[in-house]
Amino acid sequence: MKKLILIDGNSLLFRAYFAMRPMVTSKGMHTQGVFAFVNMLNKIITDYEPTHMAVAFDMKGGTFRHDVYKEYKAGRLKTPPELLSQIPMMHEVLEALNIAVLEVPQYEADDIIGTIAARAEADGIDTLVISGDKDELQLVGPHVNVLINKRGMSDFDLYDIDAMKERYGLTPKQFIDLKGLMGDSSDNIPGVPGIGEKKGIALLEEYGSLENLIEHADEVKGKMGEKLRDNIETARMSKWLATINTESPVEFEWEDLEYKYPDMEKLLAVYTELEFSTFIKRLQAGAGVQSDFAASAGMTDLSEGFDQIKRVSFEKFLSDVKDGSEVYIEAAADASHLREPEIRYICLYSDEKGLACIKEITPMDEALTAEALADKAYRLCGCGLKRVAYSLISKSDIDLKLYYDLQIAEYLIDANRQKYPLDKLLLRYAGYAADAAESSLLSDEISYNSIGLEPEDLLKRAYYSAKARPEQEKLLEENGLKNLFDTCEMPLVLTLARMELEGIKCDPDILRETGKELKDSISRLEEEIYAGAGAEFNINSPKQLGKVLFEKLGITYPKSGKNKSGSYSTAADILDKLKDDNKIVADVLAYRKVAKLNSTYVEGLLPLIGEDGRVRPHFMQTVAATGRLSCTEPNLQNIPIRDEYGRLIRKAFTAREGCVFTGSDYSQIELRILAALSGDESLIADFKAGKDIHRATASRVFEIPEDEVTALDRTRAKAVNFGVVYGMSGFGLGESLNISRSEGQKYINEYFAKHTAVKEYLDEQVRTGEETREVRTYFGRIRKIPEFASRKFMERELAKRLAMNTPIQGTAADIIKIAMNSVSTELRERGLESKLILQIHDELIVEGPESEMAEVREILEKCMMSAADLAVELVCDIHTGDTWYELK
DNA sequence: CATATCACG
DNA sequence: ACGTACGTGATATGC
Repeated sequence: MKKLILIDGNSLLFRAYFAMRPMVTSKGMHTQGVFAFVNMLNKIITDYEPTHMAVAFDMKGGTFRHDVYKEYKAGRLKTPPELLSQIPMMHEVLEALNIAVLEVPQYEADDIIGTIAARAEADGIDTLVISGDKDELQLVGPHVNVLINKRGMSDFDLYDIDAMKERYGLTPKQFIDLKGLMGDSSDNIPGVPGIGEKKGIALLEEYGSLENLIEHADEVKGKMGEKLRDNIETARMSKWLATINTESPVEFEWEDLEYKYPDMEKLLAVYTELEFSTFIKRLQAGAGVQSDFAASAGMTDLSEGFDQIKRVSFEKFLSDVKDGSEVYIEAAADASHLREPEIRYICLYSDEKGLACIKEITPMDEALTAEALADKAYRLCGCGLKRVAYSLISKSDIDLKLYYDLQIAEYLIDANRQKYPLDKLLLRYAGYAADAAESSLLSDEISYNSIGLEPEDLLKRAYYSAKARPEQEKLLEENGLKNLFDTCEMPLVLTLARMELEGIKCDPDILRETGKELKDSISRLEEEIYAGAGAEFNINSPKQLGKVLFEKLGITYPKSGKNKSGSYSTAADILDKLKDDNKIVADVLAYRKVAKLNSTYVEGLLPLIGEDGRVRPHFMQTVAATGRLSCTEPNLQNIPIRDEYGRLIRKAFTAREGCVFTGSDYSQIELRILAALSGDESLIADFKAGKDIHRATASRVFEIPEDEVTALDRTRAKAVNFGVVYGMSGFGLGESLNISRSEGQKYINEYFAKHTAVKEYLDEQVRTGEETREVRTYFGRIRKIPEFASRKFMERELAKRLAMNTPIQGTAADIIKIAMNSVSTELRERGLESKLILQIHDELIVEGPESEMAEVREILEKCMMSAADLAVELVCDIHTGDTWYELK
């Protein structure tokens, strides 16, 4: 018994594409449409177990319908290039799957499917037509069912004759008449004006068919009757256009459409190119031994090379692998001691020599091991080297050459990713598909306690990393990222490891003292709020708080409607406007402040203080899409400063005995970068003259002498300056200044009128963004902006703002990274005890002996100012103090 | 596990 | 005709 599936390739691929978030391969191919299509295909095949199958595609160029009606499908939005490029990929996949692909010049996929379906109906073959649009419903018959994708990947409606009757009250044939009457805007089929689905169905129920209706057109009353009589020819043509041609010139025999097993070799090759690791794994699970697969796919059998690695002792490795060689390094540390990591094993692998060693590390020889490694000056390669480096430098004060980190490289290639697991990189660049168990050992940072970890697995990571590296490095070079990688990001890995190891002292007693006061405040405010509300409730719950404020107390909610999730927003900027309505509002705001300070900066910080009284944050190098660092556990980049009260937290961060902190922050670095990159003469002149940039901007934009600029003028100009950097909108500026949208827009217009170079520069960024879907910083760092391809207005607007902001924020990030490296090495080379300990985006903090203070200030200033040579000078403000609080 | 809020640049 | 300024991380609540 034959069972046939016919798929409208174009329409299903279209649906599949929009059903998923974007997926992009390392080579920049967009693949989510193909991915989702294959997903649907797999499900359909398991569910329906077809014996025969075909996928039909539209061909380029016009169709026979265009010959009659030129406007057919005119005015359609053009298919995004990201989707268009997936059609040939889809063909390849289908070919590998051994599924028949049908195309006929001048005919649409519909017609091909209709023709085959008609033959199947005649031959009594059970057939399922699958499509993304409803046109195909006219093909429903006793043996032919139609499955329509509604939305997403799994939401389908199945139509047979009964379902058609139930849903539309029409037969499949009448469905064509309906289209003739109501038209189809997406295909630009006109139909009869004023007749939509409802009226159309009613007319067909009465008259049966379009032809019969036309014959009795006189009987139809009212406006509708008039319209109908005026458009008889249009209706006839519309019906013709909507009719699927069931006699298209498709040549096929049933045996051509037989569904056979996939061509595994081809399929694996295609999936590898598309980086469909999940499908590859599924294939392997179904087909057993992986090496058979790799071999049959003509891929290099990497496992064989792995088996041939010569294992030697650590000593032998050191003597056979000469100084300065590239060595891949992996280490397993004891997870229970993350902050004082005890390395249990290290593994070294030289790809050049085919040599490896796995060394167990004992407290007796850990320092010697680290020193031996440093002495050989190996160029260390690996994935996530910061952690290994941290372990090694914690054992002995050594220098290391961190040469190639696959994770860092991948971040430069695409900074948008959330994670950079090694298993994915190996698949991408070495075609190595790990099975599930292996993947978990390859993906995350492994620790000695990882379940099932064998020291041997370290070698696996090292070996496959070596195999993946050349392809990845090629990509770095092709994208012009190699210099940034070599001179900025790789040196930074060691700089960050040193900073983390140093950490910063945090006095728990001071923190607890502050905590006590905060808790007093909290209980006082709690009582006030409960009294004001006339009941106790959880102030920390926005839901409960919203109810109390806006329902129980009847405070008028300023915004029309509610926020996204349908509840009142109780965010500070909203409550701020309601301060005068009820005393409770101010109390709530005050409560929020102190509760935040206590929970995040007292209670949250205390457990992170180590036995030596220091906190050691992790500086994350592959998180922020702009190139900035981020900081966790604890995040020392958001310790309060803006409010004096919160700022007191900084008193808990104290310098060592006899030491001081020296902090240096770039003055207006983003605006300086904007001035330099845009070449705006007035901004450049302001900075050259050492002016207060917000005051100068106010004076120019509002056309008032500088000494007459009021505080309010300056505040407004400052907001505008911020806005420029963020890619502002009239609304956004209005919101931040509490003025109307149109007034905000006025400021923006006036700003750009006076700073045409800035306007041109920003427009240029948006243009390149739209064209290339990426922007670059001054140092060539790339941020891809896939949002430009979105069909959602809001996301495309976001894309523009990202294109304007990223080169500025990112260049600032590049600059301070360069400065960090030179500060760190210079302090070290001069043999100073002072160490770089923190970076807060535009600010560096060094801790060191008071006696070194003057030299440290010099170094900071010199390194930070000379990090980039721009049309505008980089200026720093430097402060010294015994606690972080005093750095002002 | 997602959302809302708020701390920083 | 859309909803709205860029980049982060930590905490608490509530499904």
